[in-house]
Amino acid sequence: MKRFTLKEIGQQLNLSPGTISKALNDSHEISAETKKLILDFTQKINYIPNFSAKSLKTGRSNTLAIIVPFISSSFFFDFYEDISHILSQTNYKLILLQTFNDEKKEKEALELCVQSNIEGVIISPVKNDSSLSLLFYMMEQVCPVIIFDRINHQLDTFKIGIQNNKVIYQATEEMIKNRRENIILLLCKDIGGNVSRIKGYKDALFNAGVPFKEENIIEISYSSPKDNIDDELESKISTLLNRPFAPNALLSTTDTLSLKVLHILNKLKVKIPDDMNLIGFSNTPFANSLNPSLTTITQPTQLMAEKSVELLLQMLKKKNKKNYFEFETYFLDCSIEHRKSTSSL
Amino acid sequence: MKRFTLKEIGQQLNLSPGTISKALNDSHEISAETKKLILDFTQKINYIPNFSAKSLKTGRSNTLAIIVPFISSSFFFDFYEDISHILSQTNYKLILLQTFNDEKKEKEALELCVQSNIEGVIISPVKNDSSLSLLFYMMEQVCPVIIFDRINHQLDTFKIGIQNNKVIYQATEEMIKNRRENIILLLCKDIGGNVSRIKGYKDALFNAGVPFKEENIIEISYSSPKDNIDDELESKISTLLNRPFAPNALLSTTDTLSLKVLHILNKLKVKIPDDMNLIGFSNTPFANSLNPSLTTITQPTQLMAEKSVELLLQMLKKKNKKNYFEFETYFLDCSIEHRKSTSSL
DNA sequence: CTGAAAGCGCTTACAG
DNA sequence: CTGAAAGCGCTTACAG
Repeated sequence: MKRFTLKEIGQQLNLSPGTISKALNDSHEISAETKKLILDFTQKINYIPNFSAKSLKTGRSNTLAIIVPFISSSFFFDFYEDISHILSQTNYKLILLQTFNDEKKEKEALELCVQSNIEGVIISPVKNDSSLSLLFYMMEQVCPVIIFDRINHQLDTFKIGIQNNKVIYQATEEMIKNRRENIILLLCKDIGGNVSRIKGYKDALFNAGVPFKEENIIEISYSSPKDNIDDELESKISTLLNRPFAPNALLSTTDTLSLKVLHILNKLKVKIPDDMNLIGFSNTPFANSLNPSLTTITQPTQLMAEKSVELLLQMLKKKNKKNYFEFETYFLDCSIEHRKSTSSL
Repeated sequence: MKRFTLKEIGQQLNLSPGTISKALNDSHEISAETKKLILDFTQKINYIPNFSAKSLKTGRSNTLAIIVPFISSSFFFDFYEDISHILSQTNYKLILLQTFNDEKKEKEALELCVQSNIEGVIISPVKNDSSLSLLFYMMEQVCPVIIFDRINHQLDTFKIGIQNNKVIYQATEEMIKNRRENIILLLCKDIGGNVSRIKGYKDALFNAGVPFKEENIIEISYSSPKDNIDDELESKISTLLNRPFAPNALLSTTDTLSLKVLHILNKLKVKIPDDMNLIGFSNTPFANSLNPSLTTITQPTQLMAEKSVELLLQMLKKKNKKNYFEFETYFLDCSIEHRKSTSSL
């Protein structure tokens, strides 16, 4: 077994390399007999084409990229799996890149895409203006870019995200209906969607006539699921619990925080749901097997993935038509999955 | 902003493309001043090289591949993350490919590696002889291959796996010491390591003088974590539970099965650990937050990842020396993490 | 220290 | 329907 080139195959079959190439690409220029001859032979020798040569010549790679902050975050993981599954039914391959919430790594990831002739990018960017000029350049000259999840980014393109304020409003409203009015809102610091989340929270309180307390908003600063924020989180929660009017509900707005806070509340012997209602933001499939099972806000991951791919493929089809698209931002609805960590008093 | 080629940069600076290339690769042939001139300019214009051209010319890609059955399985996920982290400290890039336990997909994945000039592969193969000739060809002519996890594969190379029989022996022994003698051993059908697992299980029973019962071994056939095996699993467990001498311990040997079985036992109102001790095979970080927290057999994932990369890099260094290596198989030790799903009677 | 030139393995416009 | 030839953007052995 040895690796053949088109030239060598041509020599073996007394045909030119160009003819072999055309046959393998099923060109209408080549006769059926010649095609069969060539295909039989290439199959026999298990011809494996040289991807770099093809890509260099054509400028195409048949590969899309998905760029996420952390693949270990279950939402991003699910999203990746969904994209991966959808693309497996097309001719496109997919590569996964992580930024670790680091602008430099993001730039490297995008440059890798340019280097590798990537044909389309789906990205949840590090910050609202991260890699802005590079992304703009890519949109103009390299390939279409779709932004998901962190849709406050300034690039003008299609964006797919969720109705943060709406779902936080619903969750808050539900807790109030359950007679839980002293609600902690737990946020990851400096995330684009926080403004919208706080708005949903405040609006729900306001409409129910519940006074807003500044101290009930906890922001934790971390950039990786592996950052050690447990102590800080525990101390902030303890402080609130030891106040005269201890909170009786907690709404956690990221995946990472939800699991940590459950663990901490268990450790602090806070009874869930009796003493504290808990709603997490999470896509973990284990929510059902947690102790107690966790009521979660679930993002419509699959829908987001489908829409992202759909829009990207649309843009790929019209690739040479500048200003062809009216870019839109899609806000999808989340749902609340009720489990044992919430109940009425 | 526009994409430059070396030729264009040469024109701008009145230098030849070759000189630009050498300067960017920090060749000793180029003077310090010229290098500075070129680097300043390429930085200014944000020169992004064409990867395909480089790869075509050199036959190298600076990229390694990891091929796993399912990235959604937490062991493979952790392993991938570890490999990814280790390689981020080198010059190598990493691509992730999944086989979904499908030999055809595995072949495609490996061919993609060949096409893309991948320089090394770390794989957990589908079956003991899957893609054997292709893997052999790759080892001979393309790049080194390391096998991990499913180390019964017939390819002659370095392999990194675990001491299945030893850890299953320990877990079984522990259960017996806890006076749990009627132990279900739960296996995924047709996995290479099962022989060794069953041996560990039987040996521990034998040495403790506990009679072996064929019916206590349950094999479930599935190839994906998403396969719907819940009903089958539930019915098989129910059957055993309804026997005159109901089992009082369960040892689950895969990640997927461990979480499912916990869920089913909870559903069947079996009290854990009182009525049933449960040890799972799992790397999930949530084991602590499960209901009840799950005693697990944990694979030394990071060690396995480190060893895999170490061996691969060693082989890469000596790439042109055939028969340079005495291939070995490494069997690493697992540990048992005790949590609330096990206790003595 | 710099440059000219060949060539990696494909594809494709063009010729016949 | 098939082939000859140019060229994608790099690298590198060789010349000077």
